[in-house]
Amino acid sequence: MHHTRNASRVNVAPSDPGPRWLDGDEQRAWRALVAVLLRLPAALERQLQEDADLTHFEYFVLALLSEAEDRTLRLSHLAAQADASLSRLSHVVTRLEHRGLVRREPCPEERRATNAVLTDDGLTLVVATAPGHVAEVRRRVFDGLTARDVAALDRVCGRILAGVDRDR
Amino acid sequence: MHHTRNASRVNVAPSDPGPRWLDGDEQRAWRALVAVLLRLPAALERQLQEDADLTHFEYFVLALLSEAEDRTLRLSHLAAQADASLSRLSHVVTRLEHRGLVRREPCPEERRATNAVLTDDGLTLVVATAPGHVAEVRRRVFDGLTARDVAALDRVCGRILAGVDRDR
DNA sequence: AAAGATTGAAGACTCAATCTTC
DNA sequence: GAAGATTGAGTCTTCAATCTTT
Repeated sequence: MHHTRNASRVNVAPSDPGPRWLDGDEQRAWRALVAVLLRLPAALERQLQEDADLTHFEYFVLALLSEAEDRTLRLSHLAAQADASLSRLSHVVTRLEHRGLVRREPCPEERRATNAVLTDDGLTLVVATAPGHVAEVRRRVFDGLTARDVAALDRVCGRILAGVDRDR
Repeated sequence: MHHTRNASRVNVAPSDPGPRWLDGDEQRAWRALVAVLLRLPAALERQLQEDADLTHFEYFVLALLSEAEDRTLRLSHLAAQADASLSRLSHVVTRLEHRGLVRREPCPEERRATNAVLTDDGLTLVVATAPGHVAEVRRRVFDGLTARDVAALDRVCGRILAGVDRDR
């Protein structure tokens, strides 16, 4: 039917069956949200990749470790905090280990568990990388937002997360 | 799955050097946004994967084609609308082609260009998949939002996109 | 059996190189 | 040379299988 050039259209126009699934305002908002989902991560990724040769996820893992007690966390805890599978985390830690940014240690009190420890080099890298990353976040996201926008963003994200978590 | 603490903390606490880069409200909002960035795509991905064995991106490509004139678009246009590299798109179209959902055709008026055409099977799949996908979007995102929230989401996403686009 | 973790293979994306047409 | 597109190599993520400890 119509050939809107909306990158994020959800309804299928050709045989749009009966009732609209999302109303006009919702469709607009959804398109915008999809675009953010698509492009903001890519922008952050780019900066970290160039500045520190790190994935956003790798940076995130290092940052979590840098804030942990003794710069140490069990892999399973790290995975939970980073919203990742244990498998993914294990692969990532292996990479970071090969770069000397993280070290594995058997966990003293649970012999099944493994701790990831941020090395001095790892800490140095995070400390060196954080300002640029935060500046990027500020430039890309918060510089364009009013205090009211920030409050709205927080509220709306909270509600979306509630929806994502529902029955899982 | 309760995410106890700041899964999305940005500042590096241990040696947080001097001035805060983001104020408290911004940090809260940022954490929430990162969580959405991490988990909403995963949720949508899951549903599409189970229902139609499609990536969200593949679904997106099929949906764009279904809305295009003659269910046909040049790969470069498709790439632009989907915010993807031509390379990525080419790979995806190859996969979809192997599944019989899309067909490649040389573009009549530009002999450099290639058109992607949605096949009947492809259209059938999109039409069959769309309702479930939209329902998922509704359940995960919009059911928890008021009309005011939707307006705020649209506004804030627009401003973030402006930031993402700046100097690129 | 469940929890913590690791590994290898398969799938998807990026990047660079390449080819053709403009 | 630039635009449109394709391809292969390398990288990251997922999935299933496996192993050890509880």
